[in-house]
Amino acid sequence: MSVTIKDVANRANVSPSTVSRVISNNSRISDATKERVRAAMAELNYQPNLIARSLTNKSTKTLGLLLPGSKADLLLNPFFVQAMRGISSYAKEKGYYILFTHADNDEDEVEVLSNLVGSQWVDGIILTTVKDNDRSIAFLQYRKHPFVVIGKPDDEKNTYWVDNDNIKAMYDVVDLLIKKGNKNIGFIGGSHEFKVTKYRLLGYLKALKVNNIKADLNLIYEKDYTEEAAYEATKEMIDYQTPDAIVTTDDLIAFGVQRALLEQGIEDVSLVGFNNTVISQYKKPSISSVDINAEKLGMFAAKLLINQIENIPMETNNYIIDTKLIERDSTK
Amino acid sequence: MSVTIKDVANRANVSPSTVSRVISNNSRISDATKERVRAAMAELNYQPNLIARSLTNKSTKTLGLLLPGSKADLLLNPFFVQAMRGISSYAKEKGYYILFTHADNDEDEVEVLSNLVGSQWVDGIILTTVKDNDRSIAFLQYRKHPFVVIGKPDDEKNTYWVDNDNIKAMYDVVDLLIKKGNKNIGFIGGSHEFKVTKYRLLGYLKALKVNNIKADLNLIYEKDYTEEAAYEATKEMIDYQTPDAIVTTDDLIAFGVQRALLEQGIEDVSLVGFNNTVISQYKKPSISSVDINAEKLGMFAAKLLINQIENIPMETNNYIIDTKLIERDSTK
DNA sequence: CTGAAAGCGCTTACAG
DNA sequence: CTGAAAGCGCTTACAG
Repeated sequence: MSVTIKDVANRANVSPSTVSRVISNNSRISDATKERVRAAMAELNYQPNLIARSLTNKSTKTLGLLLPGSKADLLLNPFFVQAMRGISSYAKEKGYYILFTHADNDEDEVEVLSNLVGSQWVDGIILTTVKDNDRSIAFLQYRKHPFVVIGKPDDEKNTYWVDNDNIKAMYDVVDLLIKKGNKNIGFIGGSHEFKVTKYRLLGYLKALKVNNIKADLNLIYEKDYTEEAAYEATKEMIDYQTPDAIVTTDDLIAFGVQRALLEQGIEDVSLVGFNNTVISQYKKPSISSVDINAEKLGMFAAKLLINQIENIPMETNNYIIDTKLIERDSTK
Repeated sequence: MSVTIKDVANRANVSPSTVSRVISNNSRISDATKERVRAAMAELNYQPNLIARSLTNKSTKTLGLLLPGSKADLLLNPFFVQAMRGISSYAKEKGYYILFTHADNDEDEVEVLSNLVGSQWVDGIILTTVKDNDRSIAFLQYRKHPFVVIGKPDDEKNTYWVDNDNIKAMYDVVDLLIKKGNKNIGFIGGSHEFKVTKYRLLGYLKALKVNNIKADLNLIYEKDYTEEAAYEATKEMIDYQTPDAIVTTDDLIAFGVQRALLEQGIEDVSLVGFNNTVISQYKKPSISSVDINAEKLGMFAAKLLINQIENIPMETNNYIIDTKLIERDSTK
């Protein structure tokens, strides 16, 4: 059916081995034959069968991308789409394909990975979330399969990863709010299960400490990553005390906070979200949010993974990607 | 390194052929050997090398997904992410992987496809957009490579495709607006290059006609798919005449329209968007929008493609997916 | 500088 | 019911 290396060989009157060497531009082949073979390839419109090549090379030049099971995350959080773009761009540049899969739920995740690794479809895997005692990470380490994670893992030293400096990102936000005169600052985060929540909370606490403000546990909430949970948390917090400002670990959470605040007619509480979703700028008032530079996270994740796969020496096993607070009306 | 069919064969004291037959559950193998082989597979933790299988079967059981080059689209329009989910779910159920690529621009697209097809990585391809004289479609038809498109193509009969009934979707919207008492209804669409624009315009015109309203060309705009273009178009339209309602072919366009209306202090013009983006519900006033059921579009696209690949007889070469107007404040 | 041969890990027609 | 052999389309060590 399709043209193979053999057809090209016949056409150019050489052996298949020679054609293969011309493809890889082997220096031991004379320029004359190279030209002849290339002409034959062009005439026949030859394109190498990458499956066959993968089998002999034991390398597919494709990266596996595992997306979270939860659908809401994917749709609401631009992080995943942006990260995908970054990954895709870098991979394309380096000649890699991206295979993507999603787990239906947490339990499913290791099985999905197991199939992917076992089938030998991918040279490496990109994980887009990290949890405490992450079973996916444990599995990939156990299988000694190349992988990279977006987010700082437990085992920082022996894992390849990219992340923002979430402690610093939140520290900067809270420090700025304090400098602007806010004293009582509430924190509403997602579940502690997710690393980002933890680090952002640490940054929050650090900023308070540095500025000699005593943390008040009644102003700190860690709930689900939903708007509704944030809405409830805010109402509870207000019952206790209306803070000067509320920082959150996600725009979605900030939306819930804003809804609760508006309902109570409270307008002078500053509010900051995370991830800089498209929606945050459309809110009334528009919500300040931290841009985590997801596309760059994706690019560098792909870079770490590909270098690892190709055994390219690296001076580091991780990259810290800069963040940036986008100030809007909610902090004015 | 990894365990192969040969290792299993040794362990179970059978030939590799037999192991292969057990894997495919060939009925000619005795239950006794089947059990023995399965035990060996379990003990060795055997997983078939899918690359090798692909090479002999000449089928990779993976689908190629081509995403648009434009980044804005991906981020703003939930269509792509939702469609991806639908595709991914169906594919997973049927044991297919998804390979995704993006073109950097329109010219690049055919080349990306050519590489994908030529490399023999994918059994079929899913196209997520359709244009007039679509070169990607032409290419895939020429190469006789299985594919399906999301959107109605020029060659409806000989192509596999899924789409909404865009004529009907817009017809219903406009008809409803008219029934509600709106007479002068403006239309602001994206570029005519995209099929959806065309069909939605037809639906608009049809609804006017059926209701004996004469179309006014000064109330019809086809511009870029950007908020800015829509904003300008709206201002122009208002200069000519303020309509009772404005229908658009995309939420992004509706956002531009709304901005222009609010700036002019116009509050009594009904407005309808398309694609039911998350943002539309957060606007003030919230914007009514047509949900095009992207996840279902994706699922049925995957279904058509996989059936085609596996030569499963089908009674149809296309599916029309239902749409639904989500009414919000902008049409009250 | 080039070719013949072996091998990657499967599947399947053929033979028994 | 099971096995030996050929083949999928490449790459590369070995030989010349």
